[in-house]
Amino acid sequence: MEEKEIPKAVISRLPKYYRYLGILMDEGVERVSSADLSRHMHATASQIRQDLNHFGGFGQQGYGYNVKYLYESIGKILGLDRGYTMIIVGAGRIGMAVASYTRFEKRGFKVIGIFDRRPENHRGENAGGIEVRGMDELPAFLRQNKPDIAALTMPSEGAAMVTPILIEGGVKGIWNFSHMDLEVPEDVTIQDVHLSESLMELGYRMNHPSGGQKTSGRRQES
Amino acid sequence: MEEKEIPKAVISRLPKYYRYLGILMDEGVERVSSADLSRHMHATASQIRQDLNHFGGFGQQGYGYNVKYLYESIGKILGLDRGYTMIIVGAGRIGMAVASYTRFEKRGFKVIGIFDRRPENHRGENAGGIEVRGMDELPAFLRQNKPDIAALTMPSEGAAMVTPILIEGGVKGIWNFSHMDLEVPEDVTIQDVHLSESLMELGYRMNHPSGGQKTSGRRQES
DNA sequence: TAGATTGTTAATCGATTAACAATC
DNA sequence: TAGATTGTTAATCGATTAACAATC
Repeated sequence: MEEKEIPKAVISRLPKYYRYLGILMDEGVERVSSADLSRHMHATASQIRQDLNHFGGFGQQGYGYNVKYLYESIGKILGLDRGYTMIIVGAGRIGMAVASYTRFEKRGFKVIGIFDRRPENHRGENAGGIEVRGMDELPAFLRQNKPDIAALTMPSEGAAMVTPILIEGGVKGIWNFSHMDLEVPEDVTIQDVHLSESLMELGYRMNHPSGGQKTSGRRQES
Repeated sequence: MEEKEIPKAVISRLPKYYRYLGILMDEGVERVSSADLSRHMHATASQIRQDLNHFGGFGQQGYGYNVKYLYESIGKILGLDRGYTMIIVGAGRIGMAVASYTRFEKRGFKVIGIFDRRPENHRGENAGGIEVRGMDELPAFLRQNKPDIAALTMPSEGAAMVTPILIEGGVKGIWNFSHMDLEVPEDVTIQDVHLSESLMELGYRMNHPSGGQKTSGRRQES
């Protein structure tokens, strides 16, 4: 299904398409044109057609796109049908937030373990029904359960220390909430979530209004 | 201080420069060249010089950049010296994580209020020492305290309902953790943090290794 | 068939990299 | 001064938009 090489910009838009198509499906909408989509997402119809065509023709001339088919196709492209397993390393507030966020599971990301330096602080806490384990159990857990992904929700220093253990244990994707830029081998994928950088960017943009905002209030109808 | 029109791509890199320069400062490093910076950030020296020059010349030929001066200059460009006030709407796990994240305050973002539909569930919780208030108190609080920013950490439906209240109350920036794309007037800035989209992107990238990863393991020394 | 809308090529725009003269 | 490294212009690359023929 994968063609040559998909531009980064396209990939980062796929989840947004997926989310919006999910909403349309829930509303019972059966077909949608690139022009319809462009109205509700912040993109031109041309860009949407261009984007989707990187993966082959999902649409039909004169008709548009079948919502359900497109939704499922994008889901497959994103690999949501693969059933990833994920652990969370760091049971602080962000870690617990990720853990209890059940929607991830619906999207094919299943949390199978949570680890913390001080598991005794979390006895009896309900994080999606999963018990918080001690960090010392991590290596054995990795060997036995081979999780695909680790969400790193610890302070920077801890994150840098844990990373080699995760890699040694075969983790192939790291969802990094720490402030550290992790250095990993080629076959490990890092996805950074730098919240304070996001907030600083907001601060900047508030003071420097530009013609076209990332998410603007404009919207033409029909 | 602001020149013509700074490219979006540059803006989104500023917080990263800022963070890295902060580390260098803590290490006591006094000067740094664009080549040094390029080695540790994932960018070419040329890009770094190009980026910084949008704001005027911070460097000196034959010497490089003064770390402290550059750090402070970028801080000013980002407006971190303005002392933003922020409220948090939604005292779920993510909301409380944001609330208790004291580093924001050091960066000039001060949390002055937390609101939740059910404040009674949060009696006695310590979120950076701020009490969780009921949603009914929000309009009056906005009038009195005029916060600059609201972090929206509620489920989508709630977020869409609260947004008009925030705008009516004079909030100029919304840090949006909900899954909704909010529609706001031109003078209000939205910064989205879509965690599940980030996770889906990770899933995709794990299965489609590309030559140049966003954060790769490569790094040449000197 | 006529109308609608895609798929796809070409044109434009923006961002990154390369190169080098200016200058500390 | 000689060496280093910026500031800045030019060249390349990539992403977006426009246009339209193909086709349902």
